[in-house]
Amino acid sequence: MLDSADQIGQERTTNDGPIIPRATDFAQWYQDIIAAAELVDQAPVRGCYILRPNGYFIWESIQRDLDARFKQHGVQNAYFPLLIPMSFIMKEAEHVEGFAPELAVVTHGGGEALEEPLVVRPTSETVIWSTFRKWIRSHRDLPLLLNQWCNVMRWEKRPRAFLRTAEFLWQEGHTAHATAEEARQYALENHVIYYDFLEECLGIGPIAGEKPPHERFPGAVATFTLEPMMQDGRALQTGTSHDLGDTFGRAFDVTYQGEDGQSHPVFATSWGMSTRTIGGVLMVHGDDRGAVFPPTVAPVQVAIVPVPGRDDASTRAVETAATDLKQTLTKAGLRVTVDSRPGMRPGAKFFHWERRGTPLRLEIGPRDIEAGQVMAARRDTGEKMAVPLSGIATAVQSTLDAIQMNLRMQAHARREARTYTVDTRAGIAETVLKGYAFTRWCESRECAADMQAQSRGTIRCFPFEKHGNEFRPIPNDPGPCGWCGNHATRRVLVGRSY
RNA sequence: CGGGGAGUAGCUCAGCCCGGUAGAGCGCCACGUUUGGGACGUGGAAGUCGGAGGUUCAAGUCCUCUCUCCCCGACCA
Repeated sequence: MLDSADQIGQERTTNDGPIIPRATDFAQWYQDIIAAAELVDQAPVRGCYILRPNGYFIWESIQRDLDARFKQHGVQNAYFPLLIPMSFIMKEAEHVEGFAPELAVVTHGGGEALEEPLVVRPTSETVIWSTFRKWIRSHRDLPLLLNQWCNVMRWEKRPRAFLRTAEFLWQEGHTAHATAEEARQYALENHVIYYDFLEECLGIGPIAGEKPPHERFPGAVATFTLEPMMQDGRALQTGTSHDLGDTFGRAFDVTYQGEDGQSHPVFATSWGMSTRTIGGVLMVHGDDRGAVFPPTVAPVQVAIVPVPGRDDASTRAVETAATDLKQTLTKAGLRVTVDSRPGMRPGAKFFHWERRGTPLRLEIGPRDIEAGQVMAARRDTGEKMAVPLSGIATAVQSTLDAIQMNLRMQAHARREARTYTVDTRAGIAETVLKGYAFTRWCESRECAADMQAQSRGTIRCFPFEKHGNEFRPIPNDPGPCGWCGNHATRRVLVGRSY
């Protein structure tokens, strides 16, 4: 009898088409590895994607890890409705302007035209703050720290699997605070949570920083962003934390009574991380053989491939050994599957598990049983080595740890190697094609627009550096703007983005 | 939303210019031989040609509209 772990990734029909190398066509490669790993399928509606079991598992892994981190900071989960009255969205001017073009609107229900159209939430600040108005009375009600795991919809003009989809899954955190300072501090605190998560769980090595004003979330007074570098040198904004000031508190007339007996405005943060992050994992870790998943999120961490013997007896012995091995590793808390599909040669199975990014493959055949070992093949390095069966669980666990660490280090090294300090127009234009440009910027919006028009590079952020458990802006470095030559006080990160 | 490319079997595609019986490879199913890096033989199943309308004795092929996917850009996070 098969248990669920045995069925993961062993669909009866598979995609084993070719994978275009990254260097040949990065966009095509991205689609190829998504197909190879069977992460999504096409949906009948434009821009919407079906998350297949493998793709959804990655998301569940992300949820599990991230949710625990939020809860350690005292955040509680809640759930607000999918549909929001149109008038709510209209209450905050910048917010409307930012989201109006990408709203999906429900105009009919129960066979009749609705009196007021409902929007499918693009984000939930408005409905949440309309509710906070009822929940917040006293300074004793603050801070209020909520999060919800849900779907949102933004009518995207140019969809791409995971990176930009009309409907996507995410978490959105919403907090309310008594002072502007507290709200700012919480936004930064969450920025650190995201950063640590991307490093420790996904190993995708982001640059942390603050967005320039023209790149802020509609309605925010500050937006903090994480910008990991993909293997083609482009940036993927992943996980933003917003200091919303009292924008939404004012728009929804939320106040609290302080210890002084007076009425005070309420300050807000919001922060979100979405299924887009999965696209980041793929584009940071994948290689020309297929997807490569860090052990933390891989649907299957260890794939055991039995190699049949020359006769029935030895083949049965191999099967038994494979099952025992699986049991040992499962007991140690690992996600393990035995690929016992009949009529398929071992080589085809190796190929299969490689394409879908399984971190470690264990081969066990008659020769191994005789030697009391298995052959282990690492997905990240391709390295193949014999591992004794005694103490196998410990050895496998430490190999998985090594893979996790290696992926993280590789991503880090790649980003460092492709970040260039430049001080000229030509330097920016040139480096932005292969990675990040670290350059001075005058902080004029017109200059940024010109830079984008001429070089396709955008201001990703004012970078931070980490001191212990908090971020601080990097030191100022006054000089001429790398693009227009006007005075600049500090350096920014410039890159092409997804 | 502007520009370009494409939708034919599960996948990759040929057939369209020049209308006349729906094709190939891989995959899938059955049986057998195989099995340490994508196995082979024999037999078999499988497509209202993205959808709607039109022209025609006859449309995968010609015309019109439409939907979807991919790429480059604009917008956005």
